[in-house]
Amino acid sequence: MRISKFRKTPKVVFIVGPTAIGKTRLAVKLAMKLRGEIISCDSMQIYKGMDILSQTPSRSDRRLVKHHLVNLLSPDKEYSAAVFIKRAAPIIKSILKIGKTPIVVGGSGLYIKALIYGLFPSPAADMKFRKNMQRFAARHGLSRLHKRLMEIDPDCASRIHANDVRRIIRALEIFHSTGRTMTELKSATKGLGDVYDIKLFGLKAKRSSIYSRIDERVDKMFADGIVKEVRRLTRKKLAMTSKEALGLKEITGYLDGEYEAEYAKDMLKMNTRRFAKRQLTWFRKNKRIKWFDVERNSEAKIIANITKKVG
RNA sequence: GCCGAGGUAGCUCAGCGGUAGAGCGCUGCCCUGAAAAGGCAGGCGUGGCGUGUUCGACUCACGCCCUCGGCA
Repeated sequence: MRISKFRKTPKVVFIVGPTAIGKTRLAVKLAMKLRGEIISCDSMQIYKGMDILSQTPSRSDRRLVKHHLVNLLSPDKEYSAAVFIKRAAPIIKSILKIGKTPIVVGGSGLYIKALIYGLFPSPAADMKFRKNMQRFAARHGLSRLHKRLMEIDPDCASRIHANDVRRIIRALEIFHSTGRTMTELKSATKGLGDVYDIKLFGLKAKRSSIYSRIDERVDKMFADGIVKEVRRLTRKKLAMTSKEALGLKEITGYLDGEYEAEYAKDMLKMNTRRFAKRQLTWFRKNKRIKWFDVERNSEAKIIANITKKVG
């Protein structure tokens, strides 16, 4: 940071916030003002053919501003926080190189954290190992796996709840493929925050407003043909990641005749509200975020404010 | 109008003469390669209203109101 006094440390702008708050719209306008390019920090917008489901930025928005990590992966391919930062880091570097401003836009707390603070070097996901472990847990009980982790890496095991299947298995997986424990690997991790000047901005609103925005959005998704999109997507095998997109389970149940469309819609609204709630929990604790209430400030005002702080 | 069933948490409903529980919802939290995922915690209540019996009523009795079903 010493050099920042003499040479400007490159700035990377982040726009975060819960789903349906208006990040996409604001980001495009901000990018035009700042001469920026957008990097989507989103586990679903990366996929092709999920425009309605993942609320992918529109073609016209993408024509106005260059968007990265949007609409380029086939839904049968896995994606993850680690893959995201591997792809995002060089993109950010190249945007800065041509003198433009990288604007990272997204609502995933983990992806953002991973990008700014880094992930410790760890092996890629081993789906076969996970499935084996899941089978083992189903047969002999999850506590056996937790106990095994306790023997290998007590420090890590004590931090993971005994019912948290995914984290227990991931910790075992790391040991399985590297012979080293998660605790060992957790040392010195580097992220973007060590290299660039990170500017974090958040969009917020009253909880009730966020929820009604979600309701409206879901209604619109149905009007726009989400059912058709899901029918098309589920004809082929989906990756574990893309399979988790909100709306897929809900609409598949309707398509299978388990319930009415109206019920699927209500479930999607509910699950999206819960998602927003979890996002808020995640962001709330990040004290570096500068928040803007979208109901108390006009979009123009927020953009002007951000521009001033970044400029 | 008569007969029957029932009014308990936001919803669906248990239970009991000693002032209440479950599931879902909701709220809070955790989070390092599935994160739009996964996990943890918390009961949030004028027991339809009133009168009576009782040391004590959500629980028993009576009256009223309301809902649902059947008969008219």
